[in-house]
Amino acid sequence: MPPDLNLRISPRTVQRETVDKLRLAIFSGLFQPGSRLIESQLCTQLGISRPSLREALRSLEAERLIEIVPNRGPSIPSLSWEVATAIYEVRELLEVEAAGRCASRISPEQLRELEKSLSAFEEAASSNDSLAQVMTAADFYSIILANCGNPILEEVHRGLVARISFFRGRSMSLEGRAQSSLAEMKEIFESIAAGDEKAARKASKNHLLKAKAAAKMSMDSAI
Amino acid sequence: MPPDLNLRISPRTVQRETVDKLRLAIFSGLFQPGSRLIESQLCTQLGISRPSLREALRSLEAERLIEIVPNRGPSIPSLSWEVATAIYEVRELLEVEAAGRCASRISPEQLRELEKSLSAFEEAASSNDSLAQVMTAADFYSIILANCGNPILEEVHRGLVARISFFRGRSMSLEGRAQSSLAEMKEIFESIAAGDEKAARKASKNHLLKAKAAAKMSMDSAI
DNA sequence: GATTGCAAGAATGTCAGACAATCCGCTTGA
DNA sequence: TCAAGCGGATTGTCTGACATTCTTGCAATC
Repeated sequence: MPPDLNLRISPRTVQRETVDKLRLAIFSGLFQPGSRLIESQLCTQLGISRPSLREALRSLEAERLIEIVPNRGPSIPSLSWEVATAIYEVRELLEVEAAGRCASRISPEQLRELEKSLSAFEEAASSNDSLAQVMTAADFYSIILANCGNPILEEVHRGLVARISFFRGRSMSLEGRAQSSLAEMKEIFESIAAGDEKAARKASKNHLLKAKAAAKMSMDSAI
Repeated sequence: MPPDLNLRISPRTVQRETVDKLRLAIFSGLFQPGSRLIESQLCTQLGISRPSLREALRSLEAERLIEIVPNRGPSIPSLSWEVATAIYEVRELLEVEAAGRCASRISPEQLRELEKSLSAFEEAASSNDSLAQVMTAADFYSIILANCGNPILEEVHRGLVARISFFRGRSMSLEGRAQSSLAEMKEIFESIAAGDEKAARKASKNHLLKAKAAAKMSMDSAI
């Protein structure tokens, strides 16, 4: 019996929430890559009708979180290493730029937020909860991206990170990855706090490089 | 792994075409920014049912080509200059990178294609058909992006360019813009043809800068 | 025994129609 | 003049239906 994803009994279910529910389900790895999503099943699980579900699926398809092939229906795409690499490269391009800009423009109050999120990650890193690690790390990045002064940069970045969220739990689970990730993130934070744009870029680039390597390692071992 | 022999020409997949039709209509400026799209009207115009139309609209919403506000329905977003600037900045980031990579990896045959598209733009530039100018220029970029070795870079770039397609006709119409654009593109081409990565980046950056300035000018005069 | 062919079942693509909820503009009343 | 309220227009969502297209299991064949 499939799990019931309809967590609310509220009278009116807004379609937007449905998309979010599905997205979250995908993020948390509830579906295996390559597995198909059966519309009728999802309908009963989410408690919505097929037309509404299909609208939600089209949104997710446009975000590249699912694939829909004609007459076969939606499925979770299995990310090849080539595509994952390409995503990491573009992500690097964006994130390095964002870190650099952030260093020279972040407000003291947002800086405190950034520090707070770093602490949250530190706590998660010392646990074994890789989902918490991924979530808190995502918070950290999103604060940086939100303060880079370019909303499009933020938006595109979020879209890309979403597509590789599947690995991120895995690679975080690698022996010692969370701890070294923490060290790299601390360096990013210090650079931003010091307002050192160049150092922030460098630290960010270094972090991405390591994260990519960890992702590759976890992917290889998963085969 | 054997090659995919599933060559069948799709007999009837009309749904996909619907999105494309709508997208094209938006690109060609058929709808004014800020104007609302009435579902029932679009249904009859496109000859499809409301559920199918709404699926298509969700796709376009995810691509940010339309906005859908709850209980008000879809409309063409009016691009603020802030957002347009942000898009140009990210586009610069991506396009400069792509031009650089392209310079060191494009094949002779693709280089010929690039030259051909440059000629096509040259012809369009000497006419007054700004739509043709925009289309041929888009071809030029897309060849560069397609040969940068990173499909994600290409994908993201396409998405961003789509969102500012509305200006591009306007800014191309500025006195002399098409001609100076041609000169800048020639320089990009020459750098790529010479395999000079650094020059390609520089030329690309210069081109984007000018394009952005032209866009701003056309936007200011539009008010 | 392995492969092919076929038929039943499952799932998708699409539509029509319906109805409540919501928004917008206009009239009406204070 | 301005506010309240009313009616039409539009969206959000559902049910149910049906043709088309996969998928799968079984039987027939080599």
